[in-house]
Amino acid sequence: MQLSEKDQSFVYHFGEMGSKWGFNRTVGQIYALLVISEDALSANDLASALSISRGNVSMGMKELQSWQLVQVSHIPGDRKEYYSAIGSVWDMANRVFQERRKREVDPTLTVLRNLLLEEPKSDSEEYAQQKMQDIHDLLEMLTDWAAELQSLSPQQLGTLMKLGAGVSKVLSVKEQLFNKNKDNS
Amino acid sequence: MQLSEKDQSFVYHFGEMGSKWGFNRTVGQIYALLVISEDALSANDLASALSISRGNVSMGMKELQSWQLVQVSHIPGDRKEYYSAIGSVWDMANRVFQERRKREVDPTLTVLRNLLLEEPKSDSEEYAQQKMQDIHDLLEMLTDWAAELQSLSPQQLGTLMKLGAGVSKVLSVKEQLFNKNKDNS
DNA sequence: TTAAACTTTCAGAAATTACTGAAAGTTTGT
DNA sequence: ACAAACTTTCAGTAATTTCTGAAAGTTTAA
Repeated sequence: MQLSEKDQSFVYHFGEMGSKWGFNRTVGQIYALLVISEDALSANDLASALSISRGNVSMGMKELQSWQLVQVSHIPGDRKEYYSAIGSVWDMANRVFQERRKREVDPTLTVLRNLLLEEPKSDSEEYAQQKMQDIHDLLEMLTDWAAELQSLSPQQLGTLMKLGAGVSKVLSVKEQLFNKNKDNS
Repeated sequence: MQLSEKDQSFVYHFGEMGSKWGFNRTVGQIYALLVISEDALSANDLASALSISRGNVSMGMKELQSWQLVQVSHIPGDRKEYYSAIGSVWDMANRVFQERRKREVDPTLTVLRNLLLEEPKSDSEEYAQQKMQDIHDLLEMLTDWAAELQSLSPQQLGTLMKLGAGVSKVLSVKEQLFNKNKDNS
């Protein structure tokens, strides 16, 4: 398989970027190629298009499957497996966020919670502990909120984001609402 | 310098995590140590506490300075430079987000914009281009929104996040507001 | 049961990234 | 101008990560 120049730019760039988003260059390239390919591709297609070994493709697909980013399908009369990217671009972003949270943030929260169980024994430990608490609280808030956002429909999310500068305006509205409710209760 | 067991857990764990957040293990450890140290530390303090070479500390500090995460200070009568972490945990998170956006998302947007300038020449190019467009739009929306959030005060941000499940409720209120305004104009 | 057509695994090699420590550079005081 | 007290740089080395390709494993069909 031969890539067009445009596809190559895209695929190579996402290889570089992919490595910053939690998987390595090759895995990034495989995924990029699957995303822009209308038809599902076989492992051999991927290996030849990207000039990498068959074994490397196999390992890459395993990784992408663990991120739940790809789908396997079959063509009748053909024994090969065919791969394609799963879902919309939104779905993809959600998956990546979720997976990164699970792999990076959750273990940190666990470590922090354990450290925070012990009482500080000196002023400097007190200071350190306070910082750990701050980081814990921040991470917890961010993950809770991210989960919240993921429960919204893409439609709602779109509305929320397009709101842009309006967020603070809406916040003040919320404030009024909240107070009104308080009076009522 | 000798680290307490608790500090060690924290520092080592953040070494591992730091490497997922854009800098390497050692840089992560240096930063973690600075965050939980009430007093500023010299390069030698850092080298001995983490058992790394003096040269490595120097390179690490350069990196942290490029992220604008640390501050240099001096003690009268002492020629050494003393380092400390800058700002609150919120500030730190902001810096990291901002810097990662600049290093990872912005270059991707540039590449995508260039690729999107050309007209697709076939159906499969059409499909690929549409995917690139979707990714572009998503990234642009996310970065615009992130910038928006960063312009809010920590106070407002806190309110927004604590809102949690309430976000969708607020959204519908916003909808009503918006419609009312439309009627008025 | 054999073989063809595939996929997966994994030991060793290649590529990349990080680290050390000696040398060079800088600043300050005398 | 010199030297002491520091910091930075960078060539070479060490550690880590990624990749290859041959061998082992799996599935299907006859």
